[in-house]
Amino acid sequence: MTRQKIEIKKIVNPSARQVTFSKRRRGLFKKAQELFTICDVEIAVIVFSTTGKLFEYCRSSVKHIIERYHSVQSQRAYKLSHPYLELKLESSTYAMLSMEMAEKTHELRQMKGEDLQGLDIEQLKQLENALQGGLSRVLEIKGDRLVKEIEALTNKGS
Amino acid sequence: MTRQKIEIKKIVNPSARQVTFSKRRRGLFKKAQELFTICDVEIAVIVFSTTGKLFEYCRSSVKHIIERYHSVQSQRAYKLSHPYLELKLESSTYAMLSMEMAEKTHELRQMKGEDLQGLDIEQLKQLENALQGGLSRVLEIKGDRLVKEIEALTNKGS
DNA sequence: AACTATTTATAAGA
DNA sequence: TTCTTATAAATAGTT
Repeated sequence: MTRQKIEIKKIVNPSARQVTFSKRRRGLFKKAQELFTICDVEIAVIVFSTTGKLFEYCRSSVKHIIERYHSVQSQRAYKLSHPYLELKLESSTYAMLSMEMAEKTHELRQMKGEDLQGLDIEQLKQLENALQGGLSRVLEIKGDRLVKEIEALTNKGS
Repeated sequence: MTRQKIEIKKIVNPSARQVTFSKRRRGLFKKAQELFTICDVEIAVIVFSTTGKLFEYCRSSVKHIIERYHSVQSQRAYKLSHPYLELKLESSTYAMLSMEMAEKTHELRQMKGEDLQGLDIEQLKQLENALQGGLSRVLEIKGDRLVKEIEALTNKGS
């Protein structure tokens, strides 16, 4: 597409393909992100690379989207050929779990510094404290690990 | 992006949003198609519009991708925290949601500094980075809020 | 739906 | 992997 126009066909050289995959995957996820934001849609992009590694971009949880997808498919199947299929899935428990899930996802996003606009000073302070707490604990454990590694090396050396 | 740069935020006007959705959906699917062809990946893009309509682009069948996705997720959940969970639950969407829930809960606990014993140095570093990122974002927002409060007070006073 | 002025994505190179 | 940059591709606003 640039410097030189390329033909849309498989890149045979594995390392060149990897580089292009990395670039284009980013581009694709960015476009997905923009579509999500601008058009207010639910979206999931799932990619398995040649090496079998999973990459995903999703808004509103891949599971939710997949669930809706299944639902649409079963309705299609229902209309097409299985008029007697029961659709009564464990809806109420499922719905509750979904809500819980949404809450957890949101909390997690906030801990990662996203979706903060709605919070007031007090909530921000609480979040800050939680993060500080988590961080000091992580640093503590990391310190222990490093000490142990050094000890192990020292023992070997002596 | 053209004629004039736009801000990436929700388009409020429904018909304008519909037009943009249609254009960008095509663009996204085309990019997905190119990625599929050039990099030889398996890919699924699933979009639900605001009106609940399903659009999908997929190579190697969405079903296959979703199956692989489920498999990866349950392996993750299995490794992370639920060694005794039976994988036969995979078939039930409820069970899958439960597993995702467990995963999120665990991730959240780790961000709060709990359940860190099983992590290696690399994982601890990643966690540290995530926490640092979240923290700086929170501090940034908190700073903004404080500045606004002071401005509000100053305006009142004058 | 089409058109285009611009912005964005990206292939090749460093 | 990351950055740079020349160019191809996508698209916002217009018709």
